[in-house]
Amino acid sequence: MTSTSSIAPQDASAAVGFAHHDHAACVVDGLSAAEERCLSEGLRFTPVRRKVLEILLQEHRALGAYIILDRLRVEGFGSQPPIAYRALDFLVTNGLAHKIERLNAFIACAHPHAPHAPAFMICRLCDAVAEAQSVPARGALGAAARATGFRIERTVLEAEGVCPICAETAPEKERT
Amino acid sequence: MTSTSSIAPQDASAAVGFAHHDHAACVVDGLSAAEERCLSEGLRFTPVRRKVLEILLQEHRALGAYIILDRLRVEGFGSQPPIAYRALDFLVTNGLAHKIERLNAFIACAHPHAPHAPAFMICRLCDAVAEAQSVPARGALGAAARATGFRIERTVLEAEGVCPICAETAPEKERT
DNA sequence: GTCCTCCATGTGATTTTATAACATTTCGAC
DNA sequence: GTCGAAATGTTATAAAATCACATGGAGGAC
Repeated sequence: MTSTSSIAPQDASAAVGFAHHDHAACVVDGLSAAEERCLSEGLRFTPVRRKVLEILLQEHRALGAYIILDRLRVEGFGSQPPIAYRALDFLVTNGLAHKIERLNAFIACAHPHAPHAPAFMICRLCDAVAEAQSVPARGALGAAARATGFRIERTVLEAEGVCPICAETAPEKERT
Repeated sequence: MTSTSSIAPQDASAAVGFAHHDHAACVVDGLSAAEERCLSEGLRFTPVRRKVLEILLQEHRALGAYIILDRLRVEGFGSQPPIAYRALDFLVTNGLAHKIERLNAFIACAHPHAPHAPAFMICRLCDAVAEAQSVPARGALGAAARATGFRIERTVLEAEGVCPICAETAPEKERT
């Protein structure tokens, strides 16, 4: 199954949102994209790294390193923190996963085919996280950098709030 | 000394940048702005809270909670983590300080007079942090939120890179 | 004033997140 | 096959954050 044969009518070019979709395809596509990337760049996509990415791909939420570690143990991998952190380092460094700083947690990249500056929307009610794209040179940070002479190398853009599904299900849950 | 009597030729309306400035005024102005705010909103600006804000105001860098805790101890305040975290919670909740998620550290607010959505530039060489303003509805996150129906309540905007001073002093230090 | 309540602080313990240091194994180049 | 580099396994520890409960102090009701 390739990314173009997906049955669900989703638009891959839009921000991956909170809508329902063919989730099995996420995992399969994510893993095969990662495989391609590693092959073409001479990176070693080892079993732990693959398993960690698979664990992340299984949900559109950010997972803490210790949750991942638990799942690795169940699957027969090593169970000490560095096991998880090293695999996560690899994935993040190579753009196959991202760290959500606000949550101290990690999520699989939703656009693994090219380098990009991600932006995230985090639902505080259901913990879903959606990834969008940003252009660092634009927006408030770009303007501030230009005004001050700051050279941007990396950006963290994260919005916390309520996703459309939760907004409908529980419209009364105001911000505390 | 008020913010309008500052001797240094800085423009308070611009993003507070990396340039030299009348730093003593930062501390004094920051503390008196906080005092005003607390008075007008019926908040208790207690000695620990005041001291923590003062510690933060003394530098244009983000300080970890445990650094702050060390300094509190030296000044005769309690030395257990909750002391620092509670004061920081108060300051952050009331917009007098911000958390830099990327660094798990805290910085005094540079624009304490009104509620706002801050954006930060973090120099990876000298650790200086400058605060700018953003308009959450604009930019990549605003667009993504509009496209998906996400309701933004809070944003984290942080850019990592090299500040203008370090760029001049050490232009060779490329990103690793 | 006295009492009372609320909020803030003090303190000890614990949980969660992340890294250091070093031994061992695996992989790929040659 | 040997070598060197990279990845993994393991032990220990550091750093960041919170929990739970006791104590204290400011302000309001009366």
